Amino acid sequence: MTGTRRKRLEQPREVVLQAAMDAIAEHGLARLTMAGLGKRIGISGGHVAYYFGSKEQLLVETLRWSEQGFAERRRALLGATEVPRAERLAGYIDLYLPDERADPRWTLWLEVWTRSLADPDVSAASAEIEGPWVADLRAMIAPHPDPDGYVLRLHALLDGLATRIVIGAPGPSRAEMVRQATEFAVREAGVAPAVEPVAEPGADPRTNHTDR
Amino acid sequence: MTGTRRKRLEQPREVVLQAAMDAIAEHGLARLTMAGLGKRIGISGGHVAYYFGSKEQLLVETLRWSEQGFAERRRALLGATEVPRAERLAGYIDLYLPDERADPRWTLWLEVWTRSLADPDVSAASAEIEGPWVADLRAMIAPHPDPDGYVLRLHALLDGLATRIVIGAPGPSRAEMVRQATEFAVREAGVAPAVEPVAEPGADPRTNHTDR
DNA sequence: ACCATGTTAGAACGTCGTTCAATACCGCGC
DNA sequence: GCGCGGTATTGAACGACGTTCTAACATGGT
Repeated sequence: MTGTRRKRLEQPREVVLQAAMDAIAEHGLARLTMAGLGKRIGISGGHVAYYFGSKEQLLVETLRWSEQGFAERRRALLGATEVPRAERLAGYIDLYLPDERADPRWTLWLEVWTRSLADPDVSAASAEIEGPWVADLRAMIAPHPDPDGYVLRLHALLDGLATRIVIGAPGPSRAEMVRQATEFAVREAGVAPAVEPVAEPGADPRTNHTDR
Repeated sequence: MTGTRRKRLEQPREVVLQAAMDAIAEHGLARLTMAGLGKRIGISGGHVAYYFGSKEQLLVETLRWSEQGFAERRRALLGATEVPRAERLAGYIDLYLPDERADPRWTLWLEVWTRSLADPDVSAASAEIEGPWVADLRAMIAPHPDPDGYVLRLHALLDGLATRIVIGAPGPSRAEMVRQATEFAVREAGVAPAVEPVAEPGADPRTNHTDR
């Protein structure tokens, strides 16, 4: 096994991933090359390829790593049960959407979507990375008569808004989008005065695969 | 001017565009090369580049051309004033969304979005190609208290659903998505059975910027 | 018939991801 | 301490691709 005899690994994986995020933020994904990324951290381009298998896997791993930080903040929102649900949903949405045009995290999402078309592995990874968002949103709105439909609609809406923000399409400001999305999310979350019967809150059984 | 003395143009532009669509449908955009596309129609790869300026412009033009056919069908929906609005909205949504995973038209949309990040020209073209959809949707729901917000929300929702369909993400079927989106569209369009008073149809003043 | 202009093929070029052979480095057993 | 097996790492080679360039070719007006 590789457990005991762990290679020296002078460059922790995170150094490369952080460098990739920085490079994307500075010059865009289109100008990210293996050689250029290597030069940023003092290793050869060929070694980056050896280290991650392929550029595609590097990008997927960078996105996955980037999402980890968001998972923590999202979980904090989940735990803040004293905050009204509307505010927690607003926080979720604010966390979900890209900060601005060319946001590196969402740049990666677009790239991953595109590559999903040609590579089933990327497609699977994409779904897996999105998983925790789905799980946490479900927990946040539970109990809900149709959690699947709710998540689908809200996430679809958010993906569409995110796309517009990240490519810089003409339209309203990000703040306005957050407002509109939050209104939608709150309305659909518990608009129904039709209360569902005996449903103890916070005890939804769908633990979902929050692996890795 | 180039009006009178029109080069011979043996290969009409449409032949190339159709070939590009076919190639994308068959093998995906990732495997579309200038040389390969040329071979499909019996011209050299170098000439395709000369003819369209760059691969990027070729892709944008292919998307624009592909959208033309949809514009006609959309306009037909607009004119069908005898059909109830709910059905017309359902038709619009059915037209908007990709047919299936790897739908070539939506494959192009994803690619154009991605390239929008690096190239302002593509970004502008993307907005321009979307324009007619916006204009027709506005006309379809007029009069509406907040047409901008309505279009933003519905199109964002549809873009998110479209992304899921085209990349083949796990989730409900396309038909179910159409159902959900239509429900949303109808509800937000004129939830009020409050019929609009004296509003002669098709005379809404917001002509929208259909510049090109 | 001739010439200017646009068209076309095909080769040359530069970039990039990937692969490969060679070398440097480390941990371990002797 | 000292090789030894295996990993890490480099840098070059390779192949694919978009783009560019050059040279030939066709066409339409005069």
